[in-house]
Amino acid sequence: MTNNYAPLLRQYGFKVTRARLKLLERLNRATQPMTAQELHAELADAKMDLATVYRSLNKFADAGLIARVQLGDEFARFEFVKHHHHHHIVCNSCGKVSEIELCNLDALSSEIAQKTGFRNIAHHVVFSGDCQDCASKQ
Amino acid sequence: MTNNYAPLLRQYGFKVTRARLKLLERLNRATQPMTAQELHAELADAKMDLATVYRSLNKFADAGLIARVQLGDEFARFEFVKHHHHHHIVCNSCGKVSEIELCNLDALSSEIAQKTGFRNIAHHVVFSGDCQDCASKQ
DNA sequence: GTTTGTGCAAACTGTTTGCAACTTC
DNA sequence: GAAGTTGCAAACAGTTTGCACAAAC
Repeated sequence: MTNNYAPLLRQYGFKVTRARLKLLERLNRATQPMTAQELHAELADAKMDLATVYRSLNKFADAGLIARVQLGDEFARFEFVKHHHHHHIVCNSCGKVSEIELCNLDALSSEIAQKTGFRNIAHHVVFSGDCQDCASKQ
Repeated sequence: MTNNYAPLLRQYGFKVTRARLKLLERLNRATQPMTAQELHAELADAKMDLATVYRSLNKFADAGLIARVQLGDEFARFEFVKHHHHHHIVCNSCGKVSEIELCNLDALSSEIAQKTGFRNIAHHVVFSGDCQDCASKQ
């Protein structure tokens, strides 16, 4: 992966600022979706305001540069947009989030469309369970 | 369905109060999950405080008498516990919520368990789309 | 009469917004 | 220098909580 996000920002019509470069750089290193507050805390050195974090993340998400992810708690999370369809699984115990590449909901969606008359059906799925590490500790 | 919720409340160890009877009665008539604020607004005659609504709903949900439902927005919704597994589909345009009885995620869950090592995998699914009424109006 | 529930107001949490100062282009 | 971005403080929305009073058992 590149470590220079200036071209990416320009491509989306955003001005290039230190805050945004830091945000994208951190998000790109993330192994799981992050909340605005986590990003703000981790980038404390950069002394950017929490409002700036929210504003940038929202702009990026609206533009499709990153994706908003809702994992069932009260936080909005963000992750770099992957080009493949995927879901997440959250550990009940440690909260770790992993990606799930499998998905068999398209057939189900057609069936639902047929039975309910809904069109353009999208789905939002979050799995949860006990991750291997936590399960073995019990 | 019964229209006397006093025995149900006693069975769960709750005191029987006017507010709780009204809440359960309204929830039981609901055709879709309701938010605390909707319930509060609809039961305005009963002049119960919003805090009371929240406290009762939370107690009921913790006890398993009703279920908390998260539909992807900022509201917690509640519905009577049904004994069958089901999901919801929300209309993008009018917000109407319908129940979906179909679900083919158990096979997928086993596959995920095998690949990721997670145990006791649960899933939370929300479908969304354009409902028949809204689609035909466009 | 002890336990539990209620109303009211105040607090709390995640997020958004108005505005003046400052960067970016 | 015009347009877009930032920091700060204040506002906002949904929800929770402390406390004195009241109802349920």
